[in-house]
Amino acid sequence: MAQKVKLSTIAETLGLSTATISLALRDSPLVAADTREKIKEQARVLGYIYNRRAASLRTSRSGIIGVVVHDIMNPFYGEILKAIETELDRSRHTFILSNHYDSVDKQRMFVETLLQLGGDGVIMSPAIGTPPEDVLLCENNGMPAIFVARSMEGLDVPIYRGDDTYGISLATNHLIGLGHRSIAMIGGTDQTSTGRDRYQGYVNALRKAGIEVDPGLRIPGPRTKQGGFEAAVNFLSLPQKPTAAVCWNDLVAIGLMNGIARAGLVPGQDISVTGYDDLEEASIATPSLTTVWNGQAEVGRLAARALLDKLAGSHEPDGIHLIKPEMRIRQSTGPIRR
Amino acid sequence: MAQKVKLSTIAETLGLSTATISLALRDSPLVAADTREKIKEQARVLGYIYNRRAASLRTSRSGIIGVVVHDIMNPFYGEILKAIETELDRSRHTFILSNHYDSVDKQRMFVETLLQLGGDGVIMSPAIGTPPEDVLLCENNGMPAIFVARSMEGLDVPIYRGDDTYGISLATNHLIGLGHRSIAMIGGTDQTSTGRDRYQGYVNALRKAGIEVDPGLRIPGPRTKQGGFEAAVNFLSLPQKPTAAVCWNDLVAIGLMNGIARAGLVPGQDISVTGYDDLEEASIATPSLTTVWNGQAEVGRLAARALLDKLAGSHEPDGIHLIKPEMRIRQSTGPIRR
DNA sequence: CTGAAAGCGCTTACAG
DNA sequence: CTGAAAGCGCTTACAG
Repeated sequence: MAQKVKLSTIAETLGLSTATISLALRDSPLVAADTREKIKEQARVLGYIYNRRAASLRTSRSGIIGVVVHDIMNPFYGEILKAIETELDRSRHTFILSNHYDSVDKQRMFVETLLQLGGDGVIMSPAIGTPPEDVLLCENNGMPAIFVARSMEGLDVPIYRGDDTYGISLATNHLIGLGHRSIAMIGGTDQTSTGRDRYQGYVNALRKAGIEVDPGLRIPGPRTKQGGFEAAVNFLSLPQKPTAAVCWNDLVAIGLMNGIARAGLVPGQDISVTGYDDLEEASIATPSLTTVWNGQAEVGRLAARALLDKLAGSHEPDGIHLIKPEMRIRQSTGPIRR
Repeated sequence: MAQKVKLSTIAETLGLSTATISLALRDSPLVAADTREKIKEQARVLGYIYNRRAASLRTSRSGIIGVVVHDIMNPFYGEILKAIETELDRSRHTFILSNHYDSVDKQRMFVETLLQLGGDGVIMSPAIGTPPEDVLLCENNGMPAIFVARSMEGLDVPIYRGDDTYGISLATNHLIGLGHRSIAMIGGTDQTSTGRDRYQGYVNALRKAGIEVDPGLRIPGPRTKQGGFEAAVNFLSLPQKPTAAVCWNDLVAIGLMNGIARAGLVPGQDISVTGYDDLEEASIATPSLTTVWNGQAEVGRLAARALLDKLAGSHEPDGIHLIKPEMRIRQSTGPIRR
């Protein structure tokens, strides 16, 4: 490749100083309009590429924002990411993405890399077991963090997520309203705030309806289609013979419905199933999935907005911001059959 | 936050020079072992964060690799990305991800950002209509490119993808072998190399079996579940009454099966459906999907490997590297019903 | 409106 | 085995 074109190359060919070139390319009004145009044209002709590393070394602003979640292939996070991307694109920030797969080590490596690159901020859905120090590491090095989808105790970090306790109680109440009394809860774990909140919402709804809570009806497991699919066997062999299942999320629900269908039963008729999240896919599942809208796009958009505002110097309150979930009733739930 | 810790901070507190610190932290054998340990310990104590921008400004190596594909939320790309991530993690590279959604502009903006950050290389699945200049821009600035999943004419860029013509003929032959004669092709577009290759493979297989090719049996459309779902109506109202459908990919196939099921027909019995890709999801669909394994993980792994080798100075041949697809027969296809 | 000069935090010959 | 010094390519006071 040819000799690298830098500010000084443009400066020399035009008989100007690098200071003027630098200002002109960033549209400073200090530079005369025609000088500015001449400079921009020359930059184009020479194929100049702005060196952000050099600039950021000088300004200590990189324009880089990190995002780390459990798994970007999970459409729940995918929908959050898409909203973040849209928001960051608009403000010409670059975003660097990583999965942590709930490995605290992998998450820490990502955070360190981001600090080394001079990241301006980070949006994270913290891995299970994240030590507060790992988040403080960001804050103490001038890189503010925002949480999405998951909370962590004892930290003053703004967090954006759905109101899980309320949301899951919507689903449970819906099933109770259809006459179901033996309702299982499928998928998920107690190791995340989300997990505890969702289980609590389910328990609350049952208690309120005067239904005894049977721990045997809780089948924890992976939060994936595969997880739901595999849970079907356990679910169908439960001695309590539940007539309905509240699933951790849409993926588990769709997997469970597939498993139920394999066993020759018809989800939505023989067994009622609710999901959670209202993924794009929920409405085209067969049967279409009754679920709870969890506002992924809102979560992503608001979190990105909040971070950008913070970087721009605004001091809005930290703390938790809950998106209020809404019921979406479709074909996967129906009245109990006697 | 406290005063920033840099090499010179460590140097001063230890009474050494920054050169020695720099060497020690990178495990240079030039530094005495005990000095090195002392330095590393001090770096830890002070909470030193390596400034990659400064280093990369000096060395002109950033450790950053860009990856840009149509849509990371599409599990087909997701599976490729996961393999790339695994490979890059191993060599301690940072990867920056972006969707282009087949917008040439968005793709170019990403490439420019990557160049500004001093990216070492880029792995791309080029957007429809990508001008060769946009790829040459990378190469001419010392940032080699590797293609995955899609080819582009007239460029000497290494490309890794499945053999689409062969793969789709496997699926078509499978259906012909089951007695089907009226076989539709659902989803996709002729605007990508993949699209043209797949249609060709379908046409080839039909011709070879002496079946006349009916252009009316080709229903192009989005390569998504939603696309397949919506295509079901058109498919079922085709005057030719096809008994089978070769789908562009697994997503289209699953969507189509959902649509067929909604219409009261049983996919795999009334209508045979094949997918393409063999996503993780294919085997848990209901019915489980007969499809063609397309080696996403291989594509990602090999492409990342090739790029890393190239960066390490090896000069392996450019050109196309085809992964050979394999048939996966499951429950969504069956003998024709008379 | 434009220029000369310092400095961001590293690494790398080179010297000792 | 360790140090002094230059330089990577920008931006930013400051001067004129």
